[in-house]
Amino acid sequence: VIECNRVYDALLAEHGRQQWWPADERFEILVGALLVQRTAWRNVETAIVELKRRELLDAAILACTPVAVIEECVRRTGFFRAKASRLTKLARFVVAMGGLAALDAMPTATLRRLLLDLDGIGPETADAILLYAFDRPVVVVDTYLRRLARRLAGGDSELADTELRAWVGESIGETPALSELHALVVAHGKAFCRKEPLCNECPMQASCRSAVSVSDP
DNA sequence: CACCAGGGTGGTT
DNA sequence: AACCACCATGGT
Repeated sequence: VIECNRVYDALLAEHGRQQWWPADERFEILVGALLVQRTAWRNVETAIVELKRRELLDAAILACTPVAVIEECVRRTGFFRAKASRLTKLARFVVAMGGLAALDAMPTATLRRLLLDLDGIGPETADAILLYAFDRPVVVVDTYLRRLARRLAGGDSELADTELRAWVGESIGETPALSELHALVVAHGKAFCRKEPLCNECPMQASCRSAVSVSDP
């Protein structure tokens, strides 16, 4: 099958550098990762702005902020009751662990397990946090990557997450490239491949098919 | 009006 | 393990 490195180059050529994650501070990345779940990023931005305006975007402060106040800030991100509650738990976790600097010293696997134990943080959010807030070389597997890989494979069979991680990790191992790749995959998915089952308007389609047919006659 | 957005959780088969 | 309803608001 086609190498992920090729796909990365094609995506970069098509969409340009994305330079994720958009944030001023590291804790803002954790908050944004929670809030963006099943939500358009522009709605998250307004919530972040509101949290900043009220000077709440800090783990120690957010941990002591009444949940009702947090709900007001994040209402426009949807699922606001669950997300506000989860932000409180997240902030208290960071404080209890001794801050982000203390978490930096932990191995990736250990930190990932701790993140997954938190309410509202599943595999994708945990990996995005590891990649963008902790600079760990992690492959973020999302629905866009699954669709892209499935189409590149030319089939309808779904690849397992472990297969996807291997496919990406074998050709892309550095944090900066993995960061850019995830952002590019999302940008590409939003631009062309939103609907199943085709992406007829996708500029990559021709190169994808030729690359697949060449390596897999 | 229907459908989707940078998912995760809990319950049911 | 696979599947499902649910969470809730804002934009197209």
